[in-house]
Amino acid sequence: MTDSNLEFKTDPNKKSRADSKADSKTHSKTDTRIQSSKLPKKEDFSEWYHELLMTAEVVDNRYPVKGMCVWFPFGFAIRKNVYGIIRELLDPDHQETQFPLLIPENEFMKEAQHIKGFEDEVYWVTSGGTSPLDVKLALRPTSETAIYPMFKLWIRSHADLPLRIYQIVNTFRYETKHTRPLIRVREITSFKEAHTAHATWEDAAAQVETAIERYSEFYRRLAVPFLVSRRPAWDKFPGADYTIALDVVMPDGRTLQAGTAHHLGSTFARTYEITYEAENGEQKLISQTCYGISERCIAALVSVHGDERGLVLPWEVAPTQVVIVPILLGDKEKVLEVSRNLLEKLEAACVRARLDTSDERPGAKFYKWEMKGVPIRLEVGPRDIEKGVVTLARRDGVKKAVPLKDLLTAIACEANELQAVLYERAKQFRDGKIKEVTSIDEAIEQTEGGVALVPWCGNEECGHELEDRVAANILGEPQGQSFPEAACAVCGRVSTGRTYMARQY
RNA sequence: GGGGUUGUAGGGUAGCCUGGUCCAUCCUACAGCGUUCGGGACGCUGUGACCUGAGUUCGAAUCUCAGCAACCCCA
Repeated sequence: MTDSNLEFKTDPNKKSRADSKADSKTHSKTDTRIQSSKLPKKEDFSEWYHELLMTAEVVDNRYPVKGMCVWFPFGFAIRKNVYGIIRELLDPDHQETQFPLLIPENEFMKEAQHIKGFEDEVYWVTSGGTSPLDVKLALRPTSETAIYPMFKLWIRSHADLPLRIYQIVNTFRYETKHTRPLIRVREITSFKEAHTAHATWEDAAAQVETAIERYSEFYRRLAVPFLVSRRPAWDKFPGADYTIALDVVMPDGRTLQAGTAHHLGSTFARTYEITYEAENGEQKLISQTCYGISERCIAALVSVHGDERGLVLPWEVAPTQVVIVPILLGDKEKVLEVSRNLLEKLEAACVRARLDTSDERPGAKFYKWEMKGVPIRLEVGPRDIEKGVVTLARRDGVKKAVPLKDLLTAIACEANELQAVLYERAKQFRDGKIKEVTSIDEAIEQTEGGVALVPWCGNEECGHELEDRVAANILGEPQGQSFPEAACAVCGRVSTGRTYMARQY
């Protein structure tokens, strides 16, 4: 749509049909390229991202309140499938629950560190109808202060521990910075927050590890590679002992925090007086963790895999996994019959399939379903039927003829391969965006379009200086890796410490 | 936090500088009918817009102010 000029220039309307046909044969490659570039180049990430969300019908940002979007039904179907994976990963040892949206001011204001982190971002409900409220009510920016007073009531003895719950809810933050659909929003519509209570600090630490493992598995299933790092002290969750975060490298090299896990120690337990009776009869404070993922995971999914033709969705989360496009030539009834049988067969095998019998030309349908990220397209035409095959086209461009009788196996196989290709491609991109540097100047250059791995002694003053001079954020110490000794980019002190630095969303 | 740009049919735009020519241009989308269908078909007929409010003016899409919203850049 943005390229209407281009399209206009190459518009075949003005030619006779015979001419345009001949023309399309001769210049088919060029034409396809020009006509298909509906979206801006992915290099213009911001523009591409916004248009993709609209054109592919993920979210509609025309809702007239700043920072609040509407999920299109199609986008919501993606969300449903993605969150289905989270539920599947948490359900074995977590219980899903739901707490109220409103938090009374007195509960919200109890934990000083926590308030400090959120007070500027809280929406307040101050009246009910025309009467002012005696106790103001906060719209949860996150639910610690709603949940923990209840934990106090629920947890009595060591037998109640560990307690692991989660909820998927909306939360509100009055963001003052520039809002972006799915990335920086004032209503987080899909905040999956888990809260756990444990007998000891060590148990809670182990739970943080587990959480990171689950999140890693989650992103692996979305074929989205990430970085894991331990946030610096000044950037941890307000009230936490420490924070481990997952960051996804976006196409422009900036990073998106796409998951966090916090060790809360006994900070909240102390504030909310959450104790349990130990086996020896002693009353002890619990240790807690919380960890969250929001719709930013959809932003990451869409951004990492998408291309100029639209979404590219992994098999598992695609609302439509297979689309059948009938090529209505010759014996149309026969083509339709074969297509319908195919659809039944796929549905019987629990594939989310659909048959596109709309009145568009096949080419138009191809583009449409590519925009929607459908992993596999099947073309059924007279030529295929004659040979007893269907033409299978994968969203990454692979196209082949598959015998009808082997179809289900072939589809399963192609779906797996697509997953592997997406992951590998994304991993290579991510790795290409990370570079080890030794100096501040190098870090400045690297963070212009990527992630820098910088030697850092770990000292907080050096950290702030790094952030100031590089004009990028410290993501923190990479987890699960060790490094040789190197001189801190600021003070020159030798240590094995490293930190990722990047410009963050 | 600071700076900038912008708001015209569902989407993208022309018109704005220099007020009247505009019951607003073009592309796309959408609806109906017909012909079509192996990578964005065509014909005909239709549908649909000046962000909100105040102001200046004989007259505002156009100028001024405020609000709301969107986008970009910097910290």
